[in-house]
Amino acid sequence: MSEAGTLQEKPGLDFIRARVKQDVEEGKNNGRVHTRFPPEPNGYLHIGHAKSICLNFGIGAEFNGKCNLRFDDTNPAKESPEFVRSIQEDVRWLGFDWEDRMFFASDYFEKLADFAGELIQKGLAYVDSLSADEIREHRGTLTEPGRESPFRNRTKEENLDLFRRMRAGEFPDGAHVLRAKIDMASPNLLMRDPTLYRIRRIHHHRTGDKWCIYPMYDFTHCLSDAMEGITHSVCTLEFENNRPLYDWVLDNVSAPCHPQQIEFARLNLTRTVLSKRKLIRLVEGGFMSGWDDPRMPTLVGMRRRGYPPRSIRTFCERIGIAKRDSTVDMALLEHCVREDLNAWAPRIMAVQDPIKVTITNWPQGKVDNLECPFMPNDPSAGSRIVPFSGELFIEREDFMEDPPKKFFRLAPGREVRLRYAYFIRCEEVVKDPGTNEITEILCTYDPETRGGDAPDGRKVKATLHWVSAAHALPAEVRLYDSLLTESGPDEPEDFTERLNPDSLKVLTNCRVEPSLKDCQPESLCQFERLGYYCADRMDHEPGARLVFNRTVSLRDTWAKIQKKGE
RNA sequence: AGGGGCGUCGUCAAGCGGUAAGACACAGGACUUUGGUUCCUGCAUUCGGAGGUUCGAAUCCUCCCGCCCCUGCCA
Repeated sequence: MSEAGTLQEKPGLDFIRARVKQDVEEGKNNGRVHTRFPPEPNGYLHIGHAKSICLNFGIGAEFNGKCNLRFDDTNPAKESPEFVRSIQEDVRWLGFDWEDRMFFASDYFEKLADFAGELIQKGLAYVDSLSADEIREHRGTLTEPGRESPFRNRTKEENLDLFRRMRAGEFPDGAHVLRAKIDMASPNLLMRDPTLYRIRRIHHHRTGDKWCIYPMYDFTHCLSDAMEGITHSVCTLEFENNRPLYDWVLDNVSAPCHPQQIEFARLNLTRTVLSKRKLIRLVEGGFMSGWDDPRMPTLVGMRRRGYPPRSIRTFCERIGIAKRDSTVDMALLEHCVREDLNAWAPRIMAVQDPIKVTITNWPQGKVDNLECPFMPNDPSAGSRIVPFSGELFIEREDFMEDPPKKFFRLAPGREVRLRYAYFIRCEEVVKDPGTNEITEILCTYDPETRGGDAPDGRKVKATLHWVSAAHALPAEVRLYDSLLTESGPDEPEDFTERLNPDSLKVLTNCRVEPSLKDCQPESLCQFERLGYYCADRMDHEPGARLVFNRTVSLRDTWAKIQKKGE
């Protein structure tokens, strides 16, 4: 991606980039641009984080700057090394590189404590010995001012001593907190003497038991930014109320610099959930198989589903950056996935719901090895051999005994093309006498149509995919649909009531062409006429057990026509 | 209710006083050995509402309405 020069030419630079560009032009920070992506390691990254990652790393790259990865690990009760590991893996998978700039807020604990000391020294912070409940009572309400704590006017010396002893572990959890001395009457509740430090005897995943006091977000984040030389601290809208506090801390301490916080609207997507709380509920409640369940909007989930990282980046570019609350249509994400896959995913044939077709005039025992291109529109992509024989499987829904007007696939007496193979004509239908279910379709083929064209120029209205019964490989296919059903006017208070009962369908009787025998986990291809599929990362075993996840279906005009007919 | 934000097509989103970009979705049509892809065409006389300023307003002013965020020793 190249530089601001390119950016100037495209209209509609988002408001954050416009601001960064202006800062660079005005020589602010000597033209330096430095951003950061600051996740708390308390969960897996999801597509909403991807928006932030693309924004922060994107700005870094576009303005010839840098972007750090920083773990905001100030609350050991919720954080763990598993999340630290997964976050790194996901950011890399998405396609971004923090080079040697991976940091942890916990690395700054010592310096942070020094800054706290500075605030106390200046009379701008004090140790409060009120209980949590009492502090809440003193805070006031949205319309009434708060009341000052009786401990608010302790001397510097006393505060310094108390804070030292808090750190030394002389007090039980919750006995005291360190608070900023700002304004208990501020209309912004965050400015009513916010808590800076609390006592918590919890083992920290990186600092172990070294600390029993932990700094709060508002104190930690701005100073971490400043210590890393961040120029633009980009975060989501709900932190807008925190900005005055962000600035207050940096203004009242000898911070190395003063980054600019800028807020943008977080991503919402239709038919899924993006809040960490709800995602945890899905996993811990057993609604999903894990954080990487292909139905999850997590990056590991999308990876397992088969979404190419580039398509996620494209999506993040297309949705734009703004300040208004918005909910992006899932169809746009799926469009980006299809657009990416369409360009390169090799085409192969697989039958999800097989029904047997016997070619009655096919020479006994003959096998015709047909050469089929991986990309019909691009011969340079190569080809593979697909065996054709007298016993085949086609898709059950590609045959109708009594077809409606607009159905132009196989039906009694009708001729269709089998892709890259022959024209076949349905002569007879065999049914189970008990259930009356169709068990087999008897067809004849035209030997003159090998490859799929009739020398006499006659046309067929449909081309079907197929596999040879004797050569095809059994496979499991997992079909996914949206996590939630479409939202209606009456939203349930519990979102799990809106979970889509059809979000997963497992098909165990599928057949795929033999060329897929040794395909590797995570490899992607298009099953012609069906969709894009990804060999499952976890369960697929090359040569042994074939398991495919449907990444996204193809656009299905026929389904639309059917729906209209209903 | 106090404070902080936001309201442009069904959904995102440009626009920054000169007469409503683009994308997705949707609807037609062409092409097609994937009812796929591709390609055409259509899709906001109007910018939450009402006034006002101006030759001219989505853009400026006033008032009103709606939605989101804030009363964790979470981030």
